[in-house]
Amino acid sequence: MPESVDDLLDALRAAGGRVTAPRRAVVGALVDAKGHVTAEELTALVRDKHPDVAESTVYRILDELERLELVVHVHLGHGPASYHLAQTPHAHLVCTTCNRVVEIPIARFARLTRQLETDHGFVPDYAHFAIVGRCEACREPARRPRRQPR
Amino acid sequence: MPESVDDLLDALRAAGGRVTAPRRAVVGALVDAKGHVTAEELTALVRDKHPDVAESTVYRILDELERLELVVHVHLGHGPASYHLAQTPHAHLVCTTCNRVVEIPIARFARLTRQLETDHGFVPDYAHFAIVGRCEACREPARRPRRQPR
DNA sequence: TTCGATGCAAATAGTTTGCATTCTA
DNA sequence: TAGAATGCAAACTATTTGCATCGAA
Repeated sequence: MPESVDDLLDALRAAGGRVTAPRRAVVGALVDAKGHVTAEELTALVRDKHPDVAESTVYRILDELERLELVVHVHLGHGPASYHLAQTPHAHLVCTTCNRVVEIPIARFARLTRQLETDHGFVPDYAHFAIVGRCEACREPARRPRRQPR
Repeated sequence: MPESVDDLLDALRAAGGRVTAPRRAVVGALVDAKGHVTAEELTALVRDKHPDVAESTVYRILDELERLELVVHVHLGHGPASYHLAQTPHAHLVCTTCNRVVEIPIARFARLTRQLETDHGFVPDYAHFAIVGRCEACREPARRPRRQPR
């Protein structure tokens, strides 16, 4: 599973693609971010050094990286999709109040998965759409919910 | 749990609202539809009889009905949200290939819910965001996936 | 020197909002 | 007849696309 900037750029090249300044910058930002970033956030990171990279270019680079299965995107609820490097697949718990995201191993869902498959022939894809709900801090009546801007 | 057109209109009136032709039509269409409908689908249904009801009006009526907890909306994946009358809360399994939706009782998730709460203090809200995956028919290698237009 | 990648602008989908007008209560 | 609800157009957010230009190989 390639995770360094050079590995990722090599993979792009190996797929017949070209290594350009925007691609270097997007891949670099993605590796540095080490987590979930939206296309908009990624564009902002890239523009620190390369102010005129277009957001559509960032989308296109992300699409290409996804096609090569180097990057994955998740829908964390309302709002834009988040992208991250393709690691071992994991599910996302998203708090609808504070927007915090917790990653949890798919293995935790083994029982439910078995049940859904047995009862409904349905194989869930936990990695691509989050499970939304409320986290501990935001349910605590005592503590104030730590609401975060979107 | 009010589910007849008159009950719903009464509830709107009781909340200080007014009963208008668009409201009658939207509530009627929602009751007739007996399932998940998008705002666009609902608008089309309403326009059979009342051709100049604006889609923004449908959204506003749906918002008001949700505020009164008479209607609920679900995000079934990509694409528009779906609305339905507020019945006993249920989760939605959505096939990413054929877009078919299966409703299943939240009770099925009891174990997972307990686990997520114990391990992460997280209380999932299965009713508001679907669980996506692939249904039996679409995984069958023999049968052709029955892909449906969006 | 070719053709893949980019920047820019415009298109798209889904939803929301501002405002003048309509119509219920 | 007050003010809630509506229609219409425009704004908005997230994303995609067309096209002329640029630049990596």
